[in-house]
Amino acid sequence: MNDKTATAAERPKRTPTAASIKRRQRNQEIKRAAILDAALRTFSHYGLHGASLDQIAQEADVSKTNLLYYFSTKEELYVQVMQELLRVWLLPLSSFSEEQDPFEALGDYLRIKLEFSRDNPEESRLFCMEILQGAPLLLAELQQPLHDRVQAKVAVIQSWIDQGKLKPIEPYHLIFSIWATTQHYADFRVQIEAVAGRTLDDPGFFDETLSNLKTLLLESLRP
Amino acid sequence: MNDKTATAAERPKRTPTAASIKRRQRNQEIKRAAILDAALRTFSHYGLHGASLDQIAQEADVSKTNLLYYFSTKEELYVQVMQELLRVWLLPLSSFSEEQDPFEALGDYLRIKLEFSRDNPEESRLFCMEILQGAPLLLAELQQPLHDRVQAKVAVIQSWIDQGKLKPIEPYHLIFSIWATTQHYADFRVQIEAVAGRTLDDPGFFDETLSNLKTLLLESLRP
DNA sequence: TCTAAGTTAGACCATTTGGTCCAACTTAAC
DNA sequence: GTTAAGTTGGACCAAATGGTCTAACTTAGA
Repeated sequence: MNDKTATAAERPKRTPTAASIKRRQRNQEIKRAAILDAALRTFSHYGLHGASLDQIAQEADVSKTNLLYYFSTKEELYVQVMQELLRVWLLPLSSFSEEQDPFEALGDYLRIKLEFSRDNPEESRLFCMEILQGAPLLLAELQQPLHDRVQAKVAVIQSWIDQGKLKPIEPYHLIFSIWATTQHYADFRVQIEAVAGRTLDDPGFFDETLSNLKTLLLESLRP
Repeated sequence: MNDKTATAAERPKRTPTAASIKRRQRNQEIKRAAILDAALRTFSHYGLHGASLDQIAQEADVSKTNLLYYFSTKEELYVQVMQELLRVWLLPLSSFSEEQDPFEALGDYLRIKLEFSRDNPEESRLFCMEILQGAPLLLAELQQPLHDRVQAKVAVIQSWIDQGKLKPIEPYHLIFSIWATTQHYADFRVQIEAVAGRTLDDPGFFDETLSNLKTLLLESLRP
């Protein structure tokens, strides 16, 4: 009747084996990860607008066309980078609980955050940049989970205060202060280096920083 | 002999009066200031690459050509914005001295920095962005004056410690912590708002923040 | 009034860049 | 081997954008 359907029906079908599907998916994942990694580095250094697809493609060692085969637009690539970032970002927030000793728990949290800043400066910078610009992409996804997790931490800190284990303070500001100080050492790295001549990569400076931050932020809370 | 020189010689000279020169300069200054202001707003929101000259020109209510009459390239405009920013930025660092009571002096400094963050969020954001990207433009000019001023503050804090007025601490980290926390409330405004629901523009939140930061950062230093 | 000097804007240009198209190549089912 | 499906890259396109050119307009000295 209709030779379009006829040719379509005649066309021999190919059914890939389960093994080949898996192999292909695995290869795709590896390549996507490489591109995402290159994109993170490039975006965190030059920002969304400052980084070009050519640059990212070159950094990932693929052609621009190939990059666009895996991520169809620049925006999409950026969003995926940010989503992965957000996932990693919220991890350290899952630590302390009410039963722990507050000074041990908060000290650990401070250390984890500072280690995180030292080990993931790119993530830290990109996160900072995004928030600076009003978090056009992150905010919607960030708001709810962040708010909830912080709320939980606030409750824990408040309970420590109620039990008299901690001097009364507004828990929000303690959390903000921990974030602000630890991230500062990553994000303002060049300024720190200009003033102090050292960075967190120097183990001595890392220890000194951690110890000073513990003194400054936590000692004042002893009842 | 040469009609080029002849016509040049014949050309009547105009010698502007002192008053007209002054008037013209004054008008230029006003216009340049308006453009710089628009540029600050735009750059701080979208970054160097994210902000277009069209956008800035529109924000300043002049044509792009006219903007380029006053600042011959985008880079030049950006550099001038950053230079003005740097000047304003270093102002609060000129306050405390050895004779003052350390808690009063540091408390004042904390307040001044927090007020500055509240009143100049654009400057704060742009400064943050520039440092994040490695301060390609600012670093050379920032390094020396910043290092010197911080050095002076470090000396003052150290002398307070030596006099037993302050618990021993590495002065650098105290200064970094004050910067980090106060700037955080401006730069991470959207995050603060997402979590706490309020910003520094709310006077109640401002006072609460200042009081909490004073407790956190300064109480631990009482000998 | 006449016109040099200063100012302004619209048209235009060249480059960058996000993204498309198509042809070639690789893989693996038949 | 044959060929459908998946992958890759070079050529190309269209929009955005930094910057120039030119002509007109304004100001103010002569």
